[in-house]
Amino acid sequence: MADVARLANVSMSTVSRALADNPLIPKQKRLEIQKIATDAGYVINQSARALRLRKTQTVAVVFPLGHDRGQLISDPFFIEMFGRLADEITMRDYQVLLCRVVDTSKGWLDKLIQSQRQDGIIVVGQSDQHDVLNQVAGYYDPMVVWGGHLPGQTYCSVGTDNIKGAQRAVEHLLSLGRRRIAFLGMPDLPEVGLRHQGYLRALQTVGIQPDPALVVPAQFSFETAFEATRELIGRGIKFDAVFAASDTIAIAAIQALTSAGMKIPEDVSVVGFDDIAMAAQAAPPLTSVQQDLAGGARAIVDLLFKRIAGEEALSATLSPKLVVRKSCGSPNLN
Amino acid sequence: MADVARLANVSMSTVSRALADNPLIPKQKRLEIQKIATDAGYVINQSARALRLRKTQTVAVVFPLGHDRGQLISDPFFIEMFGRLADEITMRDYQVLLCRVVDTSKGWLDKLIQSQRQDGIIVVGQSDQHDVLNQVAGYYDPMVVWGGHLPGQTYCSVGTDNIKGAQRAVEHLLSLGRRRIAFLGMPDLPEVGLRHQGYLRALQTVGIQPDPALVVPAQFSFETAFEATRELIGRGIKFDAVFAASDTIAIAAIQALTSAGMKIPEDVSVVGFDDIAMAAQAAPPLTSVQQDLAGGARAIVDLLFKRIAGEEALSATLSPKLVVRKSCGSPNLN
DNA sequence: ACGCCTGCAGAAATCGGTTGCATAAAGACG
DNA sequence: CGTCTTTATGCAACCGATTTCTGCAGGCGT
Repeated sequence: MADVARLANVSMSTVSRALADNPLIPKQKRLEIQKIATDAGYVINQSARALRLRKTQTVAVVFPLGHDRGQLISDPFFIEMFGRLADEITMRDYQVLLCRVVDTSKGWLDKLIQSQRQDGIIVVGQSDQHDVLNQVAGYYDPMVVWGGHLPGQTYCSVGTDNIKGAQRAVEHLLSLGRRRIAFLGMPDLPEVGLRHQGYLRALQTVGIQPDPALVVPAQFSFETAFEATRELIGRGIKFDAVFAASDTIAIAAIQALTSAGMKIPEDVSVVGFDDIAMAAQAAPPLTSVQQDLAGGARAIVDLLFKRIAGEEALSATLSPKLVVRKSCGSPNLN
Repeated sequence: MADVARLANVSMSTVSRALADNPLIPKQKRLEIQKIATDAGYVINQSARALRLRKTQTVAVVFPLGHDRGQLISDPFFIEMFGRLADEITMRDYQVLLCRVVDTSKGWLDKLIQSQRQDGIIVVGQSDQHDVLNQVAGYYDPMVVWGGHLPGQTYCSVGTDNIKGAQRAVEHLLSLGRRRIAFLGMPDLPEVGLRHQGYLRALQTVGIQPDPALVVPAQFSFETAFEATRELIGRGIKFDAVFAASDTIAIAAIQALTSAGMKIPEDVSVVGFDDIAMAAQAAPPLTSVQQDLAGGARAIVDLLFKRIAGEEALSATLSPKLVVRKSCGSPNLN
């Protein structure tokens, strides 16, 4: 910047103000200095700027991987969410910092906050960190979480109404005449837990007693879900439908069922959750609970920027939509 | 840091040295100060550190979107690549900064470099920016590009041998008796151009005269590829196979062909490129040229860190592998 | 006993911007 | 022509770490 100042025959203060479009500098001179800076190939050093302003123009997107280690963003749903968040953030001239948190030992979130690398934090998925989030929300405002809305939650979150979505999915299966509906997913995780509640609620409305043997604790990754389904089949328990906590699990289940000789949707109907791009491509195409990702990402970023600006911003809930495809049908009665 | 210094009854210099595990401070005192800092919840301010050290501990991953605007990382291939890069980078205790470059006007890369937000740059896909990359490589070392190796290239790149991969794919189609093979993709883009060359080479080896009418300039997005295929069908030109420049294009083509009443693989055999996760799920499962993403990402990051350290690091080329699935077969001769 | 060396710790400069405050120049007005 | 604004610009402090340089002890050799 000193070079630019010399070239323009002014002080650094003036250059700084000119580049910031500060009206203290007459418009004529402002443009002049800006041109000189551009021609000299000068760009403001972001570290210095960040240090002085205590603003980094950066949003950190965090994926807590407390459960389900091994791979980074393993689920296509999270990846798509990340893409859309990045879109919304860059559109507002902020940078996106990706944080993969594998070590969720005590204080991981505090460390991130204290590093002051970002002006705000987006946490994608609660994983098993609900308590940590709740605690941090007490003193750190610019944070928004994608995930389910839990009782007693103090942090700001955006998410689909998981209970309602799951309920609709299971009601659809019930309306097709399915009665023995398996649930694939880990009810320990907040979002999955809510989906499980919706599942139970749907069964309740038609007076079916839920069978705990039909709840299979499947992880989010393809391989583990595949194995879990095989294990369910191996147990010899009868079931005529599967409601999976995610599309990845549903697709793994379809493969496991098909390879065991079952026909979909005749023998077993399958419904997933998320409606990822792959759902429409699966064989057969997967019925799924669609989450409004574009709207969700926009809402998250909107709320976060409000919070960065110091305004109030309350949690938001999105409405799910059931997309019916060929993976469900009435039982084959022949 | 001043607070920690006060708590420990030493100067800031000492605290700084202690936290950096500098042997100038006796080990006993070092541990003591580290404990005090941890207990106080103190974390080094990264902006200040970056400013002083002129090192940000950050790698920028750039997706030039000169072509194919609209969406962020639209292709699942790029997304998966990003995930793996992020994995490799965070494993080395660096941060990942995502840069989506929409405005590829003059100097975009220079601006990024000058902002000094990162210690190194990974460019994913050459897009139409080959010349810019070549020029920048002249004065900026810590940059590695994912993409094809082009003649006269001065920048460091890692990529699959596109020509060989395409050649193998097309030879496979030829061995099944296919003769009128359409090419779907924009040969203007460097990587696609190389795949097109492999296509031509394969045809040449069996003495087939390539028909320019069979080359359809399809973009990478699903929708445009779908339309391009419909247009090809509409033109009424006969073809018995499709080689697509990416799996996204191939899957779009399969849908367009199926909806036009053609049977796959009997009427038309289809081969894609990339072998994304969705390829195995498509109906029918897609034959595709697999790129070694995990190895590629590791190679890119290895080379980049060598270059950041000031060492020499030359381009690398990976071997493609053809994964045969049900989307290709011999023509139905009944 | 004196000087020299070693080990440890602090003062101060530095990284590259931003901005409050001071000041000078220019214009307005009686 | 003198005073009072208004406008334009620069000085210098500051953001929070790192590191060079300097200095103080205390141990050791002669």
